[in-house]
Amino acid sequence: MPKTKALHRKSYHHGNLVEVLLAVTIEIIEERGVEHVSVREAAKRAGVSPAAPFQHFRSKTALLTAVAEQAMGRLMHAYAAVKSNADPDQPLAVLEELGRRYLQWAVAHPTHFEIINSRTLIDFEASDSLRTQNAAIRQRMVELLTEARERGHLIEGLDLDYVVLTARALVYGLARMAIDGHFPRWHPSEPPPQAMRQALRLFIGQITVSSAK
Amino acid sequence: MPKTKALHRKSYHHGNLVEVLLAVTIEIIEERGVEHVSVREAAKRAGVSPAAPFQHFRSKTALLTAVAEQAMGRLMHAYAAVKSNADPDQPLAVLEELGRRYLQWAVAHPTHFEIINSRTLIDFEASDSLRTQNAAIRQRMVELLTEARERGHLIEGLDLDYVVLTARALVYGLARMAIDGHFPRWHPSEPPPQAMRQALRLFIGQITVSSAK
DNA sequence: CAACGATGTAAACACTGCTTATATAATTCA
DNA sequence: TGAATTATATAAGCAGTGTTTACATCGTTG
Repeated sequence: MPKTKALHRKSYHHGNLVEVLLAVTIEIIEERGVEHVSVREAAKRAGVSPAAPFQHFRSKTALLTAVAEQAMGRLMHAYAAVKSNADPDQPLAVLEELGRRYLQWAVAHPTHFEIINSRTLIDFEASDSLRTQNAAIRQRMVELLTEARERGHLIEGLDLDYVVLTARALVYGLARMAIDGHFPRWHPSEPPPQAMRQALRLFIGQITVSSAK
Repeated sequence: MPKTKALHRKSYHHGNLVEVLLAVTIEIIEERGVEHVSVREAAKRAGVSPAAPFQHFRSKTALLTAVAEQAMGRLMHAYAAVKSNADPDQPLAVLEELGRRYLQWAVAHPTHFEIINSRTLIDFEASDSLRTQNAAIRQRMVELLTEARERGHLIEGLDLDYVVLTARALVYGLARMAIDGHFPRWHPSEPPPQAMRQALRLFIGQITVSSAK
């Protein structure tokens, strides 16, 4: 049983290089964008030689993938709070709230959004964590829609797979457009702007039977 | 009045370096992805020194922006054929056809789609051509929706700006998901797969008054 | 305390975008 | 036509990148 590692700097060994590397990498991304990350710069900020990061990450891609995993974890955490905030008897309202949260989170942390959804900077398929958490989100949506159908809130004749697909595409597209500056300026800590809410509202409203609420 | 430039190779001057650079850049993108483009490689393929491209493009970004302009031109060309293919008395059908064409084009030429929509590899704002053509597409959508409203095809209470936004976000998201491999494999020369068509259909159907068609 | 594995370094290789000074060809003008 | 100018290419080099290799140092454990 190894003793607890003390964080004594100034020693030859860093102590917690991995965590620090992830932190400074996010720092770089937030300062200069994902595409300007270099492992040399990360190493420098961690106070370590250019080759040191390669002891812990096989490649730059591996480093960025680890950052993505951490970001995805935070998204899941933000999601966990949704259920307590919406009426569980209105699954479609929960679904809408889910979409709003995603948009708010994506625009408040475009850095994390970008890296999670990148298939060129990270190796999504190689990460069990990313794949399973992504599948969990989809599963959650299917469950909400299924419950809505059982309660008679959903109009008939819908293929749930297509609905999920449309919802995801819509929200993803909205997030991208927001980040790329297609919306009037507003502070990201506020709820998503009217336009995005309306687009979501439009979609949810259209799959809801008119009698339900 | 300069004489017509003959394409005699083997001379010191290349003759039509600009066009050839655009061509080989697209070649590289299609072979190894947008992010692996290097102007040195492009220069090599054009049979020219590494510094030569900088006589015609101030930076790598400028080169890629020129590629994007060319790609956007092709998209507009593909769009031009839509009107002849759909019933002008059914503007919403035309809009849907527009969406289908965009999806088909995007997935058949992911390279072009990617570079047109990138705000990191190219300088979108600096290109008059890109901005005006992008605005033209939006304008076309607004016109179609306005005509649909005048004909009574559109349900009431819709803000056209939001509808356009939703439509664009949806189509963009679908294209991205398709390119990122969220759909079962199919050959890009075929029409978009069932899932994408259904998502589009769902959206268009939901903004159409039930009496129309 | 000797051995060892984990973790760091230094140095180098093959790339990259881009700049500067220079050479050559094509075009314009006297 | 011949000279001057302009357009277009080159060579050489700077600073920065991802990654590998050989070696140094430390913490832990037999």
